[in-house]
Amino acid sequence: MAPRTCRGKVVVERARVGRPSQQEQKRRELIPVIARAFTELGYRGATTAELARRCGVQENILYRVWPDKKAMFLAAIEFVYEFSESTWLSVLESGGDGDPARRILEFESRHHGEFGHYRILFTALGETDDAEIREAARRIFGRFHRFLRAQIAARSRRSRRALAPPELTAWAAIGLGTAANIGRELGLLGDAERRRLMSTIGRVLLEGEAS
Amino acid sequence: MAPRTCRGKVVVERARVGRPSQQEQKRRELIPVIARAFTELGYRGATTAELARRCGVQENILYRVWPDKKAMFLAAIEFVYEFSESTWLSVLESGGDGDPARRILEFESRHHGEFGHYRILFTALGETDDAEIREAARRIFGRFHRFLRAQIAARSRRSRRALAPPELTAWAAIGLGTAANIGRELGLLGDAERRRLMSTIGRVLLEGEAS
DNA sequence: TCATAATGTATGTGAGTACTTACGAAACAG
DNA sequence: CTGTTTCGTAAGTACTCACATACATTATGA
Repeated sequence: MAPRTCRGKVVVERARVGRPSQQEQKRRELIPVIARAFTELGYRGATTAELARRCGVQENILYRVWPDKKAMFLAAIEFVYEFSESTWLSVLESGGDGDPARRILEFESRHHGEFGHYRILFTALGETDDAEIREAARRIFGRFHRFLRAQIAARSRRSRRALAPPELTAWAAIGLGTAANIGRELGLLGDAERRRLMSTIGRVLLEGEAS
Repeated sequence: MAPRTCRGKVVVERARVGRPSQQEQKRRELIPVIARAFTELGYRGATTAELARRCGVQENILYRVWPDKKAMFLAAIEFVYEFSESTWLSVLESGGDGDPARRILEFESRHHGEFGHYRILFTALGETDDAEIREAARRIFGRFHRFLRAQIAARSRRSRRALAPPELTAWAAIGLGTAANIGRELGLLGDAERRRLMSTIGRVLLEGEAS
């Protein structure tokens, strides 16, 4: 088993190649399944046996792609964020009326929690005693916050009303989405109520006035 | 070992008492330690061995007080909420100026996450595939929401401005606190910034105007 | 064809895991 | 004291976990 990545000076090994590796392809193929499993079962609940079962492979296949379970989880978190962000970007690029921030809120009020992906973030937040997981969560929420702030700042230039600074409003939007998800997850908010929540509070936050 | 609770018709056993039970006292003594352990380690991370170690007792002592680990977790959740609510009530009763909702927000902006207790709620949300845990989380967030809504409704009668309905504002406040905690937990929000977040957005939500 | 390296399947393995049992000592009522 | 119950400590149980090994198969470049 030749080392795949060499740190420092790369020792050019004899390039006696055998069968070509398909790990990257395998990785991309497995990650959505892995992410869903972590999302549904939590970090400890998603056992390596269960991950393998859902992927339709043996456990050691997973261990050939990632060094350990934690790496699988970190990859899953990354995937989930990339997925969400690309979704929002395509929403923004799809053209439409209204400013970016309100369109994203509008989109989320209809589709938020649809894939249950946000649950993996609760899982991550419950595992922040691990330094690497904490760092990953930090990066995700940091990117999330920066993305929203940029959208909010872009719109507020055209705004008629004085608002809270975009930086704070972005955090409030994160909280709004989180609360909506909690309410939905626990059956405390029906779909209509949740939509009303995001729409009404969204307007208060972004435009400084109630509906 | 006589049955402690008899369902249905209570069969009055011979009252040949031996050593008096101190389970209730023990329960109250252990619960804060248990809650802290679940808070720091998560549901699966807090093993029964670790719980016992932190309590300074053997595992079976815990199993004499609660039937299983899940019951310990549910008791811990209950404790955390009772603790928070009684804290808020004493804040409200301590007298002071301003309306209830703003005083609670003000208090939380200074002490939120001080005990790290909110983390146990993330843990619970990550275990909602279990029906009992889900139900417990539902009850806690339901009570939390009702409490906040009552405070907000009480103040809004004297309010000069039109606001979002108290029901929705209460959810937004829950989200605001949650976002503040996430930011704090991950080191994305310093103490001053977090306070500014809760103060500024709190005013937008409750009074419909920026600072 | 042949050496090389990746693949798939099956089967460990040692360290936990929640939960239990055994048993002597201590604390009450009569 | 005596019978009864709880208490504290220690050890054990059946099982699951993340992760490892063994080995035959398959695909490649030379």
